[in-house]
Amino acid sequence: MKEQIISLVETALDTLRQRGDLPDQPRPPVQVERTRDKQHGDFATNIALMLAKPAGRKPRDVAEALLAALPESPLVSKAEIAGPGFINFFQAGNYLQDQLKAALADDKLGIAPAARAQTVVVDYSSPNLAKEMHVGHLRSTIIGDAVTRTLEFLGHTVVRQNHVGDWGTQFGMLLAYLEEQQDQAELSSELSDLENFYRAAKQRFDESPEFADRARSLVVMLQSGDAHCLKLWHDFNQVSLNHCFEVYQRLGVSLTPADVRGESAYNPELPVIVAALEQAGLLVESDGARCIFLDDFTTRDGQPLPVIVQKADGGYLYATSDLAALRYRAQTLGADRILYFVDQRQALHFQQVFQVARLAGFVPETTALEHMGFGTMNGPDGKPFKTRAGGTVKLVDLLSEAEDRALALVSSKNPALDQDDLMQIASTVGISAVKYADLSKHRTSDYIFNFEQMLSFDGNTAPYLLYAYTRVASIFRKADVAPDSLTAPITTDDERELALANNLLQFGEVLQSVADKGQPHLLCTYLYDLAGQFSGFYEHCPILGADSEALRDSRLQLAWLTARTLRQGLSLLGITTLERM
RNA sequence: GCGCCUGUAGCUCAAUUGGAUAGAGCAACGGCCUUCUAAGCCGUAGGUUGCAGGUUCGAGCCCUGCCAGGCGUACCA
Repeated sequence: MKEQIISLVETALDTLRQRGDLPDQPRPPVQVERTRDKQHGDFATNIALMLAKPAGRKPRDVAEALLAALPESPLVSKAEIAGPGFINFFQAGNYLQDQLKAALADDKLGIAPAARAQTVVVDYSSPNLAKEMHVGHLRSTIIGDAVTRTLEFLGHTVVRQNHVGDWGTQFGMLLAYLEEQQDQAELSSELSDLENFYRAAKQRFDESPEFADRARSLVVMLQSGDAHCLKLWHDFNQVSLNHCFEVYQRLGVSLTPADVRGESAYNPELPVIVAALEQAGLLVESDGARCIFLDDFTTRDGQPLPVIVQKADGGYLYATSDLAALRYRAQTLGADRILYFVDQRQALHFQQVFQVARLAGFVPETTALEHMGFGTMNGPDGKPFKTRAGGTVKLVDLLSEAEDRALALVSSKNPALDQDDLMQIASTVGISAVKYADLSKHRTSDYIFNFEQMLSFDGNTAPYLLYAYTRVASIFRKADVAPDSLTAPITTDDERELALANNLLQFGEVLQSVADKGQPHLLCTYLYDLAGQFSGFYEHCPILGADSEALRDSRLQLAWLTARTLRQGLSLLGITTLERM
């Protein structure tokens, strides 16, 4: 619809330019937006305002000329000038019906696949395997997953990349401790809590010089490919990865073991990367380290800031493996876009690495590199989220608490549920509340984590949306009709029906924005709005008790499309709906 | 020091990226359940968008300068 109106306006502009009513330049892109206020029609353009000055005419004059030159279209019932020179478009009523019917008849709700399907590499989650997943990994994992699902729904090819931290000096300490534990039974129980395992290893490292020496030599052996060492390392990582996948499963995150490509995968490439940088003439040696100096970056002393790719002792750094990953993703995976869902605090690192990758020719100009940074999750006091003792909060503990709280809530609201249903509903409500609370915030800003707020049934929360869905489900159970059998025309005589219908058709535009900007909160806002409009409709427009069968069937279709849109939208956020709660 | 980000109702968050009268929820106050789940709906009140200038038809958004906070800034990731 938007596109059609843009092309109508373009046609009118061409006519005016040919007649000499408008100068040939400038030619700003025609913007057509949905109006906020329906008094202003359904769509509006500000093009007359933009062209008034260069044309040396009053905005309303330009708008008038444009309106006169506007071709007729069956999609537009009326177009008029308003305010300082906006042109407002009212869409034809039958167009609305047609679109609703098309959405109902289509598995993908009438949303066409992207005109140019891209290969998009998405780097997200990427926890450090040395420790257990903690709350700091939540945002990357679920925001990345939501954007990934949205991109796939729009027809893009997505390659998930879980760039886990499976390498580094800390592994020497862990392997030394692993080696020490002869008793396998004891070992497996210790490994079941990686956090404790890490702490115990660290303690041994600090208190025993022999242990520390062994740890350091294991790092060297590991790097040189010693078989015994590699086995220990591999075993440890498997255990740690299993922890991750338990978390992913609980969270409903779509990552699989096949998506894991950790830092270590790039080890063989690191010397090659450095050699390529050398060849490109980018490398400079400084204090024994091999670096690239970029303009625009300085240290705190005002000195040029290097990107270090090889330490004075010969070791490589994360910039090096990120460069290797960039090259792999651009050249081997053939990415059109590479997205990084990584903490905002690493913005400088990505600016540097992206620039180096371009300069070195690892990534062509045609491949977009986007750091989708996010803010930190804070506790109710506004400071970084910690346990009462001040330690990091394990992700599993956070999820368990959410489920416990949800269980108490659901069982108090609906005591009639049997035990199995209760547990399952509480789990869905708890997990989705945590995810939705995060996803509904603007990605780049910090936010305050609050159990009570996210589990409330009021406001922009998962429980509110889930409840809206169950209301529709309940109607269809009661009505006992197959949604697909409904063929009555859809009428929108009530303003609430009209508002709901209009909103339903904006789903595709919203998904497009989510995919472009990597901002799932846009989808959350949309779904909340939709659920709110449905609730108003539900309260004031009787469905099963409608005055006529035709009206009942019309409203059932609106309800059904609402339910499917909610279900699809939530599913793209990685949240499953409930039939009752 | 330099760079990046943030500052919106008492609180938690939005604002179609420069558009029309800055919107929701909580908290406060007032209405609506013999009728599809009231876990809901409808309404009232609440604002000099940190401060001061500037750009233009139009600024919460862009520019400049202040104020306050957060983060980053040479061999950790």
